[in-house]
Amino acid sequence: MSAGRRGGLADEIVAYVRGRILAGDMKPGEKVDQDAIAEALDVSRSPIREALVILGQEGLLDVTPRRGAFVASITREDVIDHYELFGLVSGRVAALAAERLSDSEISEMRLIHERFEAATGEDHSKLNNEFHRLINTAASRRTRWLLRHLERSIPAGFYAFTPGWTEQAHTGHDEIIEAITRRDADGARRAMEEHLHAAGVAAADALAERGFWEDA
Amino acid sequence: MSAGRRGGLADEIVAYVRGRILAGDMKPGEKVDQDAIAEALDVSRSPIREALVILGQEGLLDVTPRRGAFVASITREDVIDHYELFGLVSGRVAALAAERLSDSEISEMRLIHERFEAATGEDHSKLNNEFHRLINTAASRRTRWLLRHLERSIPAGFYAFTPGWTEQAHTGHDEIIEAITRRDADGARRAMEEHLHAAGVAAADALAERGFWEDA
DNA sequence: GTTTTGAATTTTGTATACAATATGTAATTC
DNA sequence: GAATTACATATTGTATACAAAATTCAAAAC
Repeated sequence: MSAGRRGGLADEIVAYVRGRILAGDMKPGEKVDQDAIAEALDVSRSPIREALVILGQEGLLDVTPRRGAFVASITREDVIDHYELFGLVSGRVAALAAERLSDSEISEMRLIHERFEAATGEDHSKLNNEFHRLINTAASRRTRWLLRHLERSIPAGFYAFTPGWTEQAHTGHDEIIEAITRRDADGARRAMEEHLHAAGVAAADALAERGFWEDA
Repeated sequence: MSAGRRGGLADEIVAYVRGRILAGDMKPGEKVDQDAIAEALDVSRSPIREALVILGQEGLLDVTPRRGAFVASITREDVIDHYELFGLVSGRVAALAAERLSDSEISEMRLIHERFEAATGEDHSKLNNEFHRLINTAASRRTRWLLRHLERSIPAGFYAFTPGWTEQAHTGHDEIIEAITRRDADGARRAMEEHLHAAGVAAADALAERGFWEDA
């Protein structure tokens, strides 16, 4: 982590540890050694402890006073449930979007959607974010806050947009757009819930592929 | 904070700062001075910084690197929305409870409910917790995790059970129990959503009464 | 052979120290 | 008099130091 950087070191450590966990590099139940991270990143334990607190709040670590931090034992069911909850909130937003989004905003959605279809590799994740962010315009401040948190806990952009999932995502987005264009609030809700359920399955599969649930 | 205590100091500081904010003692936008807290509680800045990170994650503080932590500008609308979201998740759990809770668990709910009616003062908050905790038995692990977080962000037990609100809460609980007894999933969902909407209004009023939104 | 006990070691939690940035203030310029 | 710059002060972020608890491991007891 060298020198030169001041401020927000904890965020980088969060990203590092989260990455290692989601890559299946650190197994559920495994202890997170503060000194090991300190040595690996060449930082002191002060920002590390702040990072562990954040990851604890996110649910990726179990932090027990005096015992330390351990990689949380997240099951496949947890991941599926998490996306289900994500879908519950996003679905409500989609319903609002069907009622409140202006026609020009819907056109913009369509444009992003078409670019998503044509895109390749890395861009899918970015365009996916843009798509959902536009819908979330219809949500209240607090709702966007909650969505941000749910997104971080089990990062959505973390699983690759594999060929199979990209296609499925495109279909899901299509149904959402159609419902919103129809001004069909309930249809938009259902479409979003189904889309995120599928995303949950995809995320769980991606984690399984990385050996996330394999024993050490 | 004296001596003798080791471990988990940050949690106490979280409670202290949260209390001061929700008591209207620290106004939205106001800067949180680390040294001031350190002096007030006679602790070093290490656990304080961890506490501020937690409160930042909860949304009660805006934490900007190198600038410090500021009391978040939470509006009345934010509080209402927050409870609406709480209701969205709790409503889904109530629907599950109507389908999955055993008859003996429902009887237990009734018992708690009756004790709530007879109770006085402090006990209301405790029995209210027991009531909701029992319903949440029907929820998945991840759902309970999310509810815990939503509960902490704007602590439910923090506003007093004033005479007026106690009565309203009792009516709400009554409707929830009736629907669950009827095994009416959708009715339970609606009853829970309405109950938590009312709770949101009560919470916002309680905060207003404490001068939470008054300018410094 | 298994269990228990008791130091030696490791690791955590908190305090303190120091460096870098941000903030406030007064002098200077227009 | 208002705006701007330069300097002094305050506050944050990170590193280091030290004390308390937990873990480890080996010797002793059963």
